[in-house]
Amino acid sequence: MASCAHAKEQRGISSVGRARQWHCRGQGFESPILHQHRGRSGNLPGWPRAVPSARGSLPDESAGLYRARRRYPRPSPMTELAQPDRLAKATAMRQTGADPFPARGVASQPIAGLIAAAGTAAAPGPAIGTRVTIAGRMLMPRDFGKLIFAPLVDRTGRVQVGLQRDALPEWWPQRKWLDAGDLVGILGEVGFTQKGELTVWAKEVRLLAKSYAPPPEKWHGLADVEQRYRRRYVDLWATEGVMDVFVKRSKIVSGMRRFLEAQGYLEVETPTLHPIFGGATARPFVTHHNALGCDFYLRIAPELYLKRLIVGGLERVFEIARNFRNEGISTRHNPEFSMLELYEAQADYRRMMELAEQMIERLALEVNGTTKVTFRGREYDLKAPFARLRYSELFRHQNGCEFDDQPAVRARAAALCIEDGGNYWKLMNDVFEATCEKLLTGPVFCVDYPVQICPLAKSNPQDPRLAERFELFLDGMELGNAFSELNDPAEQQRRFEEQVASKDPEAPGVVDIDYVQALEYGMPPTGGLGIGIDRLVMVLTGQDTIRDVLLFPAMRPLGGEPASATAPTH
RNA sequence: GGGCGCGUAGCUCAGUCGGUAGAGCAGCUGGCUUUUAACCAGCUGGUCGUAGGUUCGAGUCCUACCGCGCUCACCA
Repeated sequence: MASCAHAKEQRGISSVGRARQWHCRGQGFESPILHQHRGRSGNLPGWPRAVPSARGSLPDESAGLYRARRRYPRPSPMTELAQPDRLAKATAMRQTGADPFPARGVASQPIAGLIAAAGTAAAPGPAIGTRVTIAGRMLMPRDFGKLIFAPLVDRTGRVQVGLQRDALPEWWPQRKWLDAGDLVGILGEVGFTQKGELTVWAKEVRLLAKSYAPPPEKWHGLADVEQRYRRRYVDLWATEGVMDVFVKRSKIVSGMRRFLEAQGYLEVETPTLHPIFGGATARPFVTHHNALGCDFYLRIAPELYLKRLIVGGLERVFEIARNFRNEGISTRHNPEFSMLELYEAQADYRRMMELAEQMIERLALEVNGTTKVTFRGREYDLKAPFARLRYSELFRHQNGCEFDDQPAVRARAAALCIEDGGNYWKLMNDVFEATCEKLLTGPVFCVDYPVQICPLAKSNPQDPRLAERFELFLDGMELGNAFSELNDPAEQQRRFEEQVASKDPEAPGVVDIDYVQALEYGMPPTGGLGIGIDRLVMVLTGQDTIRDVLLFPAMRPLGGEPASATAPTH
């Protein structure tokens, strides 16, 4: 495990290193020892002569060639998205020796850093500033004949570039090959326009990759929600704020790791393919293993494997697990979703409460700089500690009866038009959800659930009707679920057998004997906590729907033929 | 699965009472060195989601289907 985590860390470091190396890449750098060029940041080297065609004779010929191309259909087999005009421009470039998809990038620096540095710069006006190299996607060019303005976006931000004929005599004829959406590198000087806008005045321009598909309409952007999700690779740069949400999501997840590792937790990875599904109540996806000749379930929760590791003595473990549930899709549900689950030996659900509120407060501060969040139009404060409300007291307050007063609860359910499916505890919980969840705006811990609806939790020694369990709510949405884990193997086996006997399609068909046997070896008193990462990200980024915090939310496949129900056999 | 809504040019959308399809943006041509959705002039671009039906005539009315969104139910 330790070596695994170490390897992960090394990968992280090397990717940062890669980012720094960009500035020594470029056409013409033949030396394999690229790294030696690193660090001369004060005086970035100019680019080598971009293309042979820059020597002149280009304008008229290339324009004629381009016009000729227009008469033909698509020059190559591409999808309907590729614009003939753009394909023709690439062809024209190639015929003059220029490469629309050069092999090397340029040595760029993040735009955000440039903006931050310019924040303290001199007053507006033509200014000779620092030389910078930036790279990104060029959008919305505005052509004035001898001057072109266009925004350039990279991962960190957006800045305007100014392209002037007199400053770019060699490149200028190639401007006709440039389209909105192209990826370009700019070597230029930081300055301002007459209107005072920060601008990088280009000294050199290089096309880094041609964009054959046109970017979305410049004012409305990607207005079609479906297109935003299906083509997230466009949405990320075409829709304001989208990039930021996913950068924050990444920071939230790494913040979780840091927080837990600082407390001595070990990150582990447990199977996604389960022979028996468990750890939650949900319909699973089924898949098939050819060599073993048996079916597997995609996990609905990592819980039972993580608790096996507590039996194994790892004591504090967590997993950032992708779970799969074969159920409906909504603003809060995706068929695959991410969950943080953690287990701590010698802890109980009270310790889990403290851990949860401290972690969430910390994450809010890390990504937003404040514990205040606005979610679905309401403001919440994620400052710890969160409120605690007892399930039983909430129930009594809202319904005027005890949760285990069966006749009174049945009558109440009937009054609320809640259908009685025969299972009293399910009915009671339906009454609770109908009458109490709307009060759980939060952030709030709802604590001490009736033991009958907590198959994996320990009962409370003071009141055996209750389980040591809490759920964390915000805006009526469940964010987390935790309990003092049941570690009595006989009791666990009994509850499993009850589940199997229920014939519920959401219950496994067989008892997970191996898990019971793990408990027979002895599991210490343990607290366990699960937090829905997608939902937490929704709250911390102010997004109303889960789809807006998933890079690629589940969508019905396009095209007439529905995917085959059977797995391919190879 | 139920209810409501939408589908017209590459994009965003108009399209009246059923009478041969419109705008802006994008693209192309020309002009323009300080724009912020730049602007000006010209040009190109559509099997109106699909299939039937009613009609002399359907983008428009009817039916079915496909796709998407919202919403309800189940779930975290």
